[in-house]
Amino acid sequence: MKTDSNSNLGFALLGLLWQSPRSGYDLRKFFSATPMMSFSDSPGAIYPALRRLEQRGFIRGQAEGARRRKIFQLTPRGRSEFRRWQTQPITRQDVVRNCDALVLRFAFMDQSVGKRDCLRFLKSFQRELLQYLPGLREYFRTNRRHMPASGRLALQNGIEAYEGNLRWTEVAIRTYRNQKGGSS
Amino acid sequence: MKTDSNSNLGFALLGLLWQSPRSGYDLRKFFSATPMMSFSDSPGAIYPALRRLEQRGFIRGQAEGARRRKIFQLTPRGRSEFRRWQTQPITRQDVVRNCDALVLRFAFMDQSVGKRDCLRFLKSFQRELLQYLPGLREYFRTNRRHMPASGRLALQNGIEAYEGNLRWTEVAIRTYRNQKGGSS
DNA sequence: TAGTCCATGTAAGATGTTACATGATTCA
DNA sequence: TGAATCATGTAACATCTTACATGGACTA
Repeated sequence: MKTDSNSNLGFALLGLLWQSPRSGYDLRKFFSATPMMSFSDSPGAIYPALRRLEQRGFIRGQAEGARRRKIFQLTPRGRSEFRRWQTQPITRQDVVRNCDALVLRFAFMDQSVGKRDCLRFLKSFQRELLQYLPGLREYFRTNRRHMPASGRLALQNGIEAYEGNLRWTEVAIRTYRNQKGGSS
Repeated sequence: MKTDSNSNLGFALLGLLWQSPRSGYDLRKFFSATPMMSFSDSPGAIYPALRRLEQRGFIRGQAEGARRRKIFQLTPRGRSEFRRWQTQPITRQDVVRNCDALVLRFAFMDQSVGKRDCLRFLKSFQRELLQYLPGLREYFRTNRRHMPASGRLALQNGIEAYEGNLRWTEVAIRTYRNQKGGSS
């Protein structure tokens, strides 16, 4: 157990280091400069996370240049761990409490797994959304009368977010279907 | 400093206890039974959180009935702390990294602040979204060519989520505008 | 040579997770 | 009486936040 002990931040770091080897400082700059991810760029988060990844054998760092800069890159174990995380089955809990993490899992898929696994992921995501949404809508329909305006609107916001994700899976699946080739 | 030391869970508990006094067990059941919030229903999260709220003087609990059940309710300090949290200014950071927390802040507004503050919140949320989105779209436009399909789609997912929130603020603002009365 | 980046780190504290523990009450 | 449910709790562990610390390199 506890094989999945990396945090979202840890996996985001693995994904970025898979793209290209970088230093902790590079990663911090990436988080603060690009609007892509909402992770902290604080040294107190990044550097300890990198050390943990290194201790677990997922990345390896070596000093470089004059400034005591340390460049990290993935090890084979890190790559297989990252793929394991990406391709593990999508649970209802993932959809209910962690949609952002699901999108993060998908964000780096092109570089690590094949078109087949991308599509498998998207369809599984879509399936879970289709199973979860009816219950949500039903709850809304039966309770909206007794809810104050702000509560009702907040619930609506949540439902619309799931519906947005559902439409997104449809577009994404079409994108991959129309793509030629693929594999890995 | 550190006046805002409550977590999202803490504030969610305050909001629910404002609705009606409950026990920790009731709150756990609420989290596991309703699809409204994605908080943990684990005792290891709820009970320590309740004790912290009590220590800080935001809630007060008293034993009830045979089963050693403890019913919590908000103190005046708890109510004012909750309102303070809800009405504090919306920052760009809130929008970038914590949209869920913003919706949570709004979810209980009807019971704690007036229509005026609800509208102020929604317009402020809308303003921040309108300021943030153009940069996101610009980043997407200039970088889409160099991004792998999965990365591009993940970014699109993020942008669409913000657009969904923006549309939601419009609907919500209209809802409150068309409401008669209000205040408190 | 003073200030500003670069680059990494640590320490204290809060919170959350998982797993385990405890005892009362209800019901078959 | 045994099982399920009610109801609360603790302990170990991992992670993140904030704030502070350090020192090299570049540049005005």
